[in-house]
Amino acid sequence: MGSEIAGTEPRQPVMADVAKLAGVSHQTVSRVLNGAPHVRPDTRDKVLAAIRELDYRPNSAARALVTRRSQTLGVVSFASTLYGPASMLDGLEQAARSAGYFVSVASLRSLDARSVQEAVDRLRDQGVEGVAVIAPQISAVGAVARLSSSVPVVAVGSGSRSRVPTVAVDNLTGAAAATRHLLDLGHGTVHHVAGPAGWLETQDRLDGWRRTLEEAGAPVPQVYNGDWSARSGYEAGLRIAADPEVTAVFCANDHMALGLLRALHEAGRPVPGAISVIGFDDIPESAYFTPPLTTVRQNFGELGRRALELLVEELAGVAHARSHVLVAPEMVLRRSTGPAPRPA
Amino acid sequence: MGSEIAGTEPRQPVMADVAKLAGVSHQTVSRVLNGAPHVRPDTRDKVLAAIRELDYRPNSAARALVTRRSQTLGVVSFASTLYGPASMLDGLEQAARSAGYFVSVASLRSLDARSVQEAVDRLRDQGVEGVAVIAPQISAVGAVARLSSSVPVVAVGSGSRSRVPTVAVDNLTGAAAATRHLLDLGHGTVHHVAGPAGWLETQDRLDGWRRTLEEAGAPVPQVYNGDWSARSGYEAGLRIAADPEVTAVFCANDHMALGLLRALHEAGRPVPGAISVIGFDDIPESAYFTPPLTTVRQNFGELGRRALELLVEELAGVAHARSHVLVAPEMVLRRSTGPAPRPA
DNA sequence: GATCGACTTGTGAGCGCGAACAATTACACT
DNA sequence: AGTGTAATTGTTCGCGCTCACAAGTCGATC
Repeated sequence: MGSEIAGTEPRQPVMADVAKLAGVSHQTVSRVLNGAPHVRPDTRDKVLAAIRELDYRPNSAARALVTRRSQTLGVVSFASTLYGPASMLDGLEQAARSAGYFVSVASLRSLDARSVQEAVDRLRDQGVEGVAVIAPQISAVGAVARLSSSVPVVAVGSGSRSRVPTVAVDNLTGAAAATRHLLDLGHGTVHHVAGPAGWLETQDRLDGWRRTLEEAGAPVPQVYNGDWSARSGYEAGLRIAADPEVTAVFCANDHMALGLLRALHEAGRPVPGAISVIGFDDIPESAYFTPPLTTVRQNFGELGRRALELLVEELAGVAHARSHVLVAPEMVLRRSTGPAPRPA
Repeated sequence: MGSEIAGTEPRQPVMADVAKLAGVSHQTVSRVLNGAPHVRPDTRDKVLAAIRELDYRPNSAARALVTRRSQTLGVVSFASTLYGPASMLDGLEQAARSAGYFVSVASLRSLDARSVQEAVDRLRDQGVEGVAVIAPQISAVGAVARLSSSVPVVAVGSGSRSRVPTVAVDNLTGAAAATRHLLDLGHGTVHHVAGPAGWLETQDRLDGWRRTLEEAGAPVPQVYNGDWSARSGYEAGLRIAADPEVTAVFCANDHMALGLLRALHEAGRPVPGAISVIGFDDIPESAYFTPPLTTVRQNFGELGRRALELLVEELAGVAHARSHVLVAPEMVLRRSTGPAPRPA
């Protein structure tokens, strides 16, 4: 590495090179690049021509150093292979790009406070201007709140309990609608396959379900606990199939509903003939389950987009409105739900 | 903005602040930060203490400016809400992090050459040191190859036709295994629901299927074209169900297989009683389809990890081995395939 | 006890860019 | 022509950091 050949070293062109070629000062080049006013059109053209000729590209590090802006937003993501998180990430990225930001991701394996903290720190060390956290676990909320002082942070898909601005689907309302739908169909009560403990979605959907049952004066049965996976839905389904009392089940997500359908099918319990099943999420596949799944649609992509808008607003210094944006979910009726069977 | 109050402005601490507090020069701080040798232990301790006290964080832009290294890798991703791409992205990110890199993503809406080019340019403008492209379309390969001169690029999940280093599942072998499995079960031939035109996976799986059929002397039936979605599988299924000749179908991915199963179910064609179905991917849900799906597993996460290793090697200047890493897929036998039905 | 070598620390410069300010030019109206 | 104002361009500085080099410190060796 020591000895430099004294020849023409083909190094990346810098602004000074462009300036020299165009016969102007580097500042004029900078002005053209940044669209500053008061640059004569023909000067601009000369500069642009020089830029093209050299294939000059501004050095983002240098720019970031002096402007103190990295043009980068961080996204902390969890379980990003699941449909929901992946879609949110996607929406976030699209929106960030059109807002002129880069997106740097840090995906987590676990959602304990330390991991979240580490991820956000990492992102901050990289110089991100703001962070969006796809962190639907209760344990993450505390960690998220702690660092909001340093860079703006928004949470996506988390419940509304967070102290940081949040964009989320109204899980309470969605769960209530699902439960009510089954009740209205004549079912005496609705069983519930919940998500894993510690998730805000789990809690909110549970609450929405329970509250609706209570308001309707229906008994609140024992909850089945799952972990979002089809496998866990299947396992819950094994027990549900064995219980002749059950006629309606609200699953906290579509994947678990899939497992449940599978178990019911194996047990010879027709859906919706014997048991009605409703899911949550409306993943693209659920229309093709056997039977097609009635579910509650969340528009994850929009969630991501809205979250990014919120973040950008915060960056722009818009009044820290402690905003909690709640996106209304939408029921999608398909064939897995039907009237309660005649009592035997 | 004009008037600065002459008071103590609470600005981010910089290296000089740490140096002053620790009573050393900024260079010594730098040395501690970068683990340079020849720093006396107690000096190091003083510096570390000062860093902690001020909660100092190095400015990455300044560092990047002088070292000419951004510690950032770019990932160009397409259809990143699908399970495969999302998993690859996830694997990539994990591996990047443990290799000490940040990950900046650019997800595409379309995979035409211009979009890919734009995305990579964008990433490069941001100063990424290398790029991994999750770009399984043939059209993208050209675009990718074009820019390999500027920053190292690897392709993930693409077929092996690319001119850039690639990590991919051996689709040919996987498709051949799937087809052979059905043939071995006694089916006279195997029909195929292919992915959308233009995808490398589509092509390779098609080739593997066709070749196996030809080698076995089996007729090569008309291909059904899908677009990876369950919907398209369903539509293919409608036509397949109407064709009494069909006894075995190889779907180019699990989602389409799901749609196909749905259509067959609706048409009263038992699986695998009347028709055997095999998928490709082994998404987590496929074990819970009705019936559970026999499929060919790709380990997407590993793909991402391997790709990142390759990229890091290139960055480290390891011999540009034009490497095409092929990961062997694995057949997962479940209940959607069985012996050919007795000819009527 | 002077010299050599290792260790340890400090000084200066400059990465590439944009901000502030200075300088120059063009144009309007007296 | 004379003054003022706006438009246009250039100069200098410094963002926060690492690198190259200089300089000091210490002990061991002859």
